[in-house]
Amino acid sequence: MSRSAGKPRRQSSVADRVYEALKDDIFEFRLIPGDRFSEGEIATRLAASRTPVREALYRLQREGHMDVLFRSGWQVKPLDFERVEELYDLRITLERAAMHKICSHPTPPPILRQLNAIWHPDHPSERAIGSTVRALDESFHCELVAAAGNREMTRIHQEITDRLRIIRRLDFTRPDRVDATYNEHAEILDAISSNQPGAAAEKLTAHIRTSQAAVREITMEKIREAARMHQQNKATP
Amino acid sequence: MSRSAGKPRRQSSVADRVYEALKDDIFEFRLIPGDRFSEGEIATRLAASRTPVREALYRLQREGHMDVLFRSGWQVKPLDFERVEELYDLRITLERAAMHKICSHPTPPPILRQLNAIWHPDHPSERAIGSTVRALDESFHCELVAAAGNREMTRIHQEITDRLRIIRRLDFTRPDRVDATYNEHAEILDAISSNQPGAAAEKLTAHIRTSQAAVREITMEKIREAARMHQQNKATP
DNA sequence: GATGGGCAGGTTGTATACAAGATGACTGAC
DNA sequence: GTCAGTCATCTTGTATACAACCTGCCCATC
Repeated sequence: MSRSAGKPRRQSSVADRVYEALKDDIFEFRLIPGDRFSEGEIATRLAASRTPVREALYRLQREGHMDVLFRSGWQVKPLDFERVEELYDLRITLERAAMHKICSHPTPPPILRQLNAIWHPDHPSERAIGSTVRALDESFHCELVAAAGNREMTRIHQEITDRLRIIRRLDFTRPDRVDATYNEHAEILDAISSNQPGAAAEKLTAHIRTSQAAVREITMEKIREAARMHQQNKATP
Repeated sequence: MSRSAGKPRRQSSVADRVYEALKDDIFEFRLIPGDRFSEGEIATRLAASRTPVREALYRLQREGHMDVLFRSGWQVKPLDFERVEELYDLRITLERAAMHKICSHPTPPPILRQLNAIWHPDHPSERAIGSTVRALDESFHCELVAAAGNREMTRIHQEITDRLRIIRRLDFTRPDRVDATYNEHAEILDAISSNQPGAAAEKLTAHIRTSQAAVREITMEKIREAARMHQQNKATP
């Protein structure tokens, strides 16, 4: 979620640009967890001064992507799998609460119609493919939480989503996972539509747990592969 | 929670000092929601340069205490009561989840004994009074969440606690509220001890809701009073 | 008197200079 | 060969200078 969203359109700042660039570097594995670098390096590479670079790095630090080592550089936070599990747990807690909140509203939120259109297509041929599914999946969960109507909860959930994106994106590289996602999302929407918050929460939990397990096994291999590529690039500059 | 906690003891930085000072100013109502000021003012007042002041302000902004107005100063975020309600809702969601997590552990967490000693005193005379109760109450809720064992959940809960502190502190100015707090905390601990997560969650929810309602009515008056004092100080410098 | 434009002052955003300290390689002694 | 100490280098933390631009006041004009 861009910080300028909703605002009168703050002109783009260098700090924002650096922030987005670094975040992209992390998400695209150009910066491997564990990589170390200095503010000066980044500043040179992105043609900026240290000041906006520092601002961007501190933002990323607060979001849990970076560590600052006192007077000895920055490090992309090593992937801590225990921490990831905890983020998943927290995510489940928030999304379960969202189910109950949505169902306790007097009228169902309008977003449900759009979500149904996406995840309950008239024909299977209308299903999205590839990286689009990843974006749709993310937006499905975010929209549901947002529909609960608690902006603070939505904000925290968004923060968690940002931090988990780096590994969730691996979930849709297998066709069977895409199929499962469609079926499970559809079931969750059905439960909400028939005002069964308990059932919706249970299905949601199972859905996230399944995805979590699938991602877990893929992640390790990807990390290793990325590290291998990285090492190669270093060896032959 | 100090950022240096757990680390090898990073020497205290100017930025940290400014951050704590500003946070105190907000919590102690020396900075009223809505107040505007510039980075230069703060830097002069706290005998620092603009750089660490900016870092502190951006931290406070991310935590929801400040707004930055593009090239026209900073503002203490006006108290948005809807936002406060949402924070309370989120807090309840997290603490309820903590109850279930605690009860699902094979062995009860050791912290329970300490909490029981505090909130289940052998004699009523051992009850704390005044501002101590506020600190104890805050730590009661934080410790319970921490006992659930999810560090991310604990971190978010701590953030919420920080943001709500400014108004929760008003809850213990009335003796009847102190009594109620003791009784309710004791009941919650009993429910946990007898492994009844559902009951614990319900009692906790009721406890927080009661406190929320009590605080709500006090807050309005305090804010008005503070604004009055503030105006007076401005009029007679 | 009301209104619009220009200007001065102030504010944040960015770049750069300097300070304090951590790191690691090198050198010398044993 | 090994280990300890020293020092150059590099890093972040902080201060300050400069740029871009927003705001509100003042004055001229209608």
